[in-house]
Amino acid sequence: MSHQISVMVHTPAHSGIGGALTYESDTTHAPGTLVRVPLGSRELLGVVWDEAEQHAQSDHAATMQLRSVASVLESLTPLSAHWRQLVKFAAHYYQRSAGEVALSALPSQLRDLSAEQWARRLKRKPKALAAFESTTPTIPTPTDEQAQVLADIAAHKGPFLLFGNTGSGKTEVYLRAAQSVLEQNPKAQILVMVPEINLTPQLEARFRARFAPQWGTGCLVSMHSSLTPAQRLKNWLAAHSGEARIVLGTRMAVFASMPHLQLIVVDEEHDPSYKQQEGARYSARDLAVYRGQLEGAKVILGSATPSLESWHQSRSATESEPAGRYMRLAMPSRVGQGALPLVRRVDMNRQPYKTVFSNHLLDAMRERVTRGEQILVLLNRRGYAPVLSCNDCGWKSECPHCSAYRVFHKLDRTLRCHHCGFTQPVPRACPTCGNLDISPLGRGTEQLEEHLAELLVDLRRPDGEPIRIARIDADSTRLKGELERQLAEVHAGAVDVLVGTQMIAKGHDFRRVTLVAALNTDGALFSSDFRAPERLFSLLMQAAGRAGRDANMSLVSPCEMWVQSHHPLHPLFEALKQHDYPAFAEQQLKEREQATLPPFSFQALVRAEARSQETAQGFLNAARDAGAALADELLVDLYPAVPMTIQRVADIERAQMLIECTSRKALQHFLAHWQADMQRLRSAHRQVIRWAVDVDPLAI
DNA sequence: AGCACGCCGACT
DNA sequence: GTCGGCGTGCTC
Repeated sequence: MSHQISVMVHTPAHSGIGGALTYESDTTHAPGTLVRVPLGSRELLGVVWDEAEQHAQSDHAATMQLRSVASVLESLTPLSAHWRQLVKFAAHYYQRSAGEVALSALPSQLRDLSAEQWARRLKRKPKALAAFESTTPTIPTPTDEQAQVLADIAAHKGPFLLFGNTGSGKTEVYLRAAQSVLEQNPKAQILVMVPEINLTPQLEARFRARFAPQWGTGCLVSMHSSLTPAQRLKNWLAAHSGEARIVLGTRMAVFASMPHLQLIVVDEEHDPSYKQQEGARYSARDLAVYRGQLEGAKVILGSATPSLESWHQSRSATESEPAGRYMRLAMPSRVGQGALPLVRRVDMNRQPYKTVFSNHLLDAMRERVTRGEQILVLLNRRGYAPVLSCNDCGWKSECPHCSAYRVFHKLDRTLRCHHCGFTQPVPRACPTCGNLDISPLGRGTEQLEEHLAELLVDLRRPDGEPIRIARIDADSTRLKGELERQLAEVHAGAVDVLVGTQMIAKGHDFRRVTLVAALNTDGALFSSDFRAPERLFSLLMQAAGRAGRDANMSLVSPCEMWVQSHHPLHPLFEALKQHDYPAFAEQQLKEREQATLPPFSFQALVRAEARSQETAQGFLNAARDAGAALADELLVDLYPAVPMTIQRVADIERAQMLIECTSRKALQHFLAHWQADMQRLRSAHRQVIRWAVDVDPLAI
């Protein structure tokens, strides 16, 4: 007796075979079983899908000769219905195929291992775990605030928005919430998500130190992109089997197979890196909330500067609006550490033209460095100068393949395009007119480092040594392990002034830092990107949190956060000065509401790439025409196609189209139907290289 | 997405 | 004469 089973394989949504494929098998297989199936000349890993999926394909099954399942990964417990539902929801919400989402959520070795390798892999005895030095962890007594928050988490269903300042002890709340879940249920599993694991190794260390003595070193596994394929498989299996009680990972971990999931923590929930930026563009934070609801697991979203979406979701009821869906739990105090730094604003209108560091700031820096304190200087632009220009004919270092300037990197004397990577040595003379007088325009971290070295050259540390300046950015940390090495140097106190991009503002505790300076922040105040102020505020709050983490230190000299701006009275800086996120959020939400921007509306973006801008826009505008009637009916706004901000990258022209609607449901409905129109249109627009939908885009 | 098939330029 | 570029089309 032969059976027909439907199987999801890694095929993209718009490829004609987006749904489940039907295969023949002499035995039935439970949904969620992993199988290998032939497709064309290949053999692929697939997931057996629910019976219901067969209907769409039944005509195919009736008319065509079906091929049979090649093999079954018998030894693996089928993936749960919850897991399949999560995949199905994500695929539908983000307009991708379930197969694509499902298969990219599984470790790649599962796909690549042959039957023999797989058998060998499973036979391998798990190595006896090295006994963890059972030093009993020192568990701090929770503060009243923490105790209250924990009681709320225990008593309510959630989801919770844990709003707590840097240093308010959010991690301790996660640890205790986790502890109680582990103790209540001997099988319970916990998912802890972090924005970028390499920036937060100390969180993993804290979880390990707290739980390994009691539950064994195998109780916690991590999941992130820098694991080797073998490690990834091992950790995935540990989570899938239930052996790992805690999974700590980046956005990909939201799809971890965890049969006994009871608690999900999303730390720094506002962080943009929770949004996947290629393939299925899902928001791991939003999926975590969905998953929690699906599986009956509690969800804690934590942040000192929540995303405005989450903040709005956690509002309390007013006359005009019902309460949000999240329960807001606030932890305003800073425990066991110094006071929040004093925010000082420098009015750059009162400084001479082209001032980099105002004299006030420079004096403060000199004073602190000579006392042996550390300083962070933030500038969100790497390289030496963003443009190189000819003073005679006006030539600028444009990238020949992109609509962007190539950045001048002085260290290796190159012009580098930050978009396509095109790199050339810096020309001796202007390529157009031959003039020798070509010079950098603007300032990047490399130049800042150099400039500071000149300004502080005469200074000595308390030990008489010359002061040391270091730079941390994507360039200085390109090599593996460099970031850790450089951070360690800062921690060890070998560095007095650290110059860097956003990278240095995240996660790390620099205990001797007492002054943080942010340069060139004005761009974000009046940016065309409506989320720019939100990101800037969060960055500055986070950077401010780097200072004064050592209570003893801040007694000696109060910590300061300096901001140089041409708009020092801007409400963003006012709120920053008061460390008042709620005030900032309220002001921003008011603006967003007036402009009907998220979270008061929902957006999607369709992007198209082609050799010419006309082709890309032509496709989008044709799609717009095709969807116009339905959009009208559903009150969905379709904007005309426009070139993307960086119109051309690596000789590919890019265009995009914005879709907006005040109802998430209507937008979803529209996108689901419109997808088919676009697939059809694609054949009439062969020149289009690719197109994709981005639901809830972070940048427009 | 892969991968095969198929039709035009510079090399052993 | 072949190796190999990527355009087009198919996969239960």
